[in-house]
Amino acid sequence: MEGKGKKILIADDEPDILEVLQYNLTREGYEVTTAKDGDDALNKAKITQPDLIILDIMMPKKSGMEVCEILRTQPMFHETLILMLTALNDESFHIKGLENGADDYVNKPVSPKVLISRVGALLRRSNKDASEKILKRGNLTIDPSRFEVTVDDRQVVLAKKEFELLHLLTSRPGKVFLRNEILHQVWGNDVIVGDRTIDVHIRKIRQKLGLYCINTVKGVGYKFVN
Amino acid sequence: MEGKGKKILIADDEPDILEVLQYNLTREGYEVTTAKDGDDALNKAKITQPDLIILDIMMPKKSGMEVCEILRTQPMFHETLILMLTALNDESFHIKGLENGADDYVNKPVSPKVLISRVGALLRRSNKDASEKILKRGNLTIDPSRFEVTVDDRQVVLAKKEFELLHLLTSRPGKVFLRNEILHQVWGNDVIVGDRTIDVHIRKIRQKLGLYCINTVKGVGYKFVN
DNA sequence: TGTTAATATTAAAAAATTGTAAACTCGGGC
DNA sequence: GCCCGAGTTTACAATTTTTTAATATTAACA
Repeated sequence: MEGKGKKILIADDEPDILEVLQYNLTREGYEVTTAKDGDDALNKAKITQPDLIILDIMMPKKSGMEVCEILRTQPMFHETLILMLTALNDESFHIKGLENGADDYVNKPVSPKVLISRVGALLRRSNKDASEKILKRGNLTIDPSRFEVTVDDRQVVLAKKEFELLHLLTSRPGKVFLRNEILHQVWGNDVIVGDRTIDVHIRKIRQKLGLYCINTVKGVGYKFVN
Repeated sequence: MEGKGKKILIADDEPDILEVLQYNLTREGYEVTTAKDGDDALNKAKITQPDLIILDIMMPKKSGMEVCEILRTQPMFHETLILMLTALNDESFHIKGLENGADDYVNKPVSPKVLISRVGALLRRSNKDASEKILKRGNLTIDPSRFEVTVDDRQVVLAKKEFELLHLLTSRPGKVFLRNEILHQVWGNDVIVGDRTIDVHIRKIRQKLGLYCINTVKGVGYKFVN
């Protein structure tokens, strides 16, 4: 089962929807709690400390939007994922929701399949620990979840190995990564490749980025500088 | 060189294998001792105090398994890494080897590259030692993880040997390091270089730092002062 | 003060390491 | 099959580091 152990809180004022979603998410292995309005949601959130909260925008007591805003002011919920549910086609709502700190939104009527897929995606994205976080180093941006690198808003396409190598180096700017260390982290423990392989990849990264951000430390390794 | 200073004991009853592995590991910078059977291995282990022991499972006198068990009963070898070598595909042997306290195993026929990679991995894992700590001595700062030296906020670029030599001297200010000691620690035990080599490096360090922080003790060696 | 052994300095040779271009491998898509 | 691209290897040039060798200087001591 997929969602093993992850806790989800669903807040919606329509019992039918609540039931359907709870049923489906539970079946996926998530631990599901429900709330019937905004205040209830805030309460249950504090008590159960969910990994992800699904909020209907239209709710009594407090709207999903308000709940979202309140949650985001509390450090306790800084990392908590929030998914907005809305019956409105109104784009401005979506945008406002995202601005308020929601991580995703899904339109009503909700298809359980779509919801499960989005929930899975969100959890997965936040789950791959720090390695999925977007890195910004000066004019360089690295987005591991999207596999994208930008230099001064210019997007650069890197091959997989190149990307992983750059990602490794940027993960600890200034630290010298020994060639062996690099082989380990990027190529894996028992993969055997020649020594020049690293150089060639470094070269391609330097070339593609058009940026001198990787220093050679002769006889030792490479380090990212800014 | 990578495996600087680390001691490895290889025990195998096949001279050919012994020779190949010794050659390759030595070339990586390890200090290698060999043993031709189980008893020999136990003896040499006590004498040389290796950081890692490579044991063939099938050996005369005592099997690798037995050697492993005996070693593990002695506190002296509690931290010593043990890598098992086996011609058997028998999974149960692997498992038993690991249960007995081996840290890893490699199947025969052994590829030197694979072995080197595994050995490196094992040593690295156990290695997170103090050598990564930033040293500050007055207006001098040495950061081994970044391979950087600064004097009064001015960054000085040292080559590898220069850096290692400075790092060694700085690690114990005031202590006089004999020329032999220096050769051992920085160049490795069996590297043969002339005596003037040290002088030349010392000179370069003094020159680059622009700081008189290394004292000559005539007829003895050098020491770091502040 | 002169002698001597040890170290400092310097330049040049040797070795090691990396940069680079080009070729090769291998799997997937057409 | 053929082509393409990622990944790797190869071979060699370019560069830097390390070592050597030759000479100068220094410190210790008779």
